[in-house]
Amino acid sequence: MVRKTKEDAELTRQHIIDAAREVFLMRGVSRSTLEHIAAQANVTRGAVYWHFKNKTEIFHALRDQVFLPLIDRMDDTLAVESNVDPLTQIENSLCDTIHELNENMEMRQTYEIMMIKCEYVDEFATVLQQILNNCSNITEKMQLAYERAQSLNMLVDTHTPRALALDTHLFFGGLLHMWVKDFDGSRFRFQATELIKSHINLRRK
Amino acid sequence: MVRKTKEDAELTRQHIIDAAREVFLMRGVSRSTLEHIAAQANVTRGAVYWHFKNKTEIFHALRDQVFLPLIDRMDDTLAVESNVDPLTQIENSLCDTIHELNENMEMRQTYEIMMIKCEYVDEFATVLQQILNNCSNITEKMQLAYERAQSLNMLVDTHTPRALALDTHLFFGGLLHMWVKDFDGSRFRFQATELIKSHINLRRK
DNA sequence: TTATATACAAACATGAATGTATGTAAATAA
DNA sequence: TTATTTACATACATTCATGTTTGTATATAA
Repeated sequence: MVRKTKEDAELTRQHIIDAAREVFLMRGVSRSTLEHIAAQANVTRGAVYWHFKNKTEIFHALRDQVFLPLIDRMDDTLAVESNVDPLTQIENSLCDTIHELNENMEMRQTYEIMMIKCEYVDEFATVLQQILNNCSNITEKMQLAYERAQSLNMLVDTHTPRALALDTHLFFGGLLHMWVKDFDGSRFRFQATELIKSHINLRRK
Repeated sequence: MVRKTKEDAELTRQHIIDAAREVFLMRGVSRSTLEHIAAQANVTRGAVYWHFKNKTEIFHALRDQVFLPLIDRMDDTLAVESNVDPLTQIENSLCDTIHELNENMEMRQTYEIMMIKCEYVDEFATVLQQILNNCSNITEKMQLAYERAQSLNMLVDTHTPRALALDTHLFFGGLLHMWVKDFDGSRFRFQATELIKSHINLRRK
């Protein structure tokens, strides 16, 4: 097989990304070689080098495909104009993410790679900063939602919306980590939704 | 310099571990070579291979030195017999850990390595399981503390001790992760203790 | 005091990964 | 139809990390 049409080329590019996800997941990013990825994608390293400059670029492509859409989803669910009450909005944004992780294997795998199969040094250190920024973003959106809940008199009145948002953010960050690490699902994966609801209910007046 | 006394040898062993911590932190575990570590410790790879079988063994030595004592500390703070009330016990166990991370640079660095400078594949996958086990352990201890708090009628009565313990565990897991990633300290590092107190207060009747 | 084991340093051999350069058949433009 | 890219495969050169082997001075045991 040799030269393909433009659509074919785009297909092999996607194959390479998919292959990289599998290989990264199995061997970790560092131990994955372009040869491994090429083999998994049934191409040679030549093809990989044609589509990507190096492993880092594949990593970024993989990340962008999965993460950016997920961030957008959370943003949407937390939007100011909504027909559900703000606390339920927060609950939904978290449950949706968990639900998406349950349904979407590629997203699940990508999360796992990002969390426990990647070392955040050198070129990857910037990725960490981006993640932190996204987190700040989401936390602010949640804070706004808590403020709306407060003005609707739905909140326990001992805590500020800011404190509640930070607490929720940390809770969810922890949950995502445990969700990913909990391979057999026994500890967290199966009860994630309940934990979220319980967490939110703790704030309800 | 050549053959040393037994105490000298133990010193170089410790130097190698310390060097590994620095190197792992800077370059990530995968990209750190035994040559890097040896150079940082002012010895040759010969010395490293004398004291350790390979990089993995250094990693484990590093981990054991820092983690096991920390786990023990948390266990102690959560002990059943105590002269402080159970909710404060939980609060203290979390604050103590944060305090230790603030004071103890080696511990902080080791945590950072474990969280974002290591890929949990192959030989390292078992480490993840150990961490999970420790987490379960701590969570159980916290649950017991919450149960004591409940029988002392200190708790909001809408939630079970189990749910509260899980929520706290996830919160603290998230906090540790953010604490480590928050390099400049602006987001979480400086307010970690407040966040913990706020988290616990949410459960106080 | 001599023998042996210790605590390394230095040299060696090997394998593996990377990047680049070259080759090539087919698609597409001219 | 021919020329030129495109989308790869193949081959090559180089670097780098690892593990092992050998050498050696000295502590320690006998």
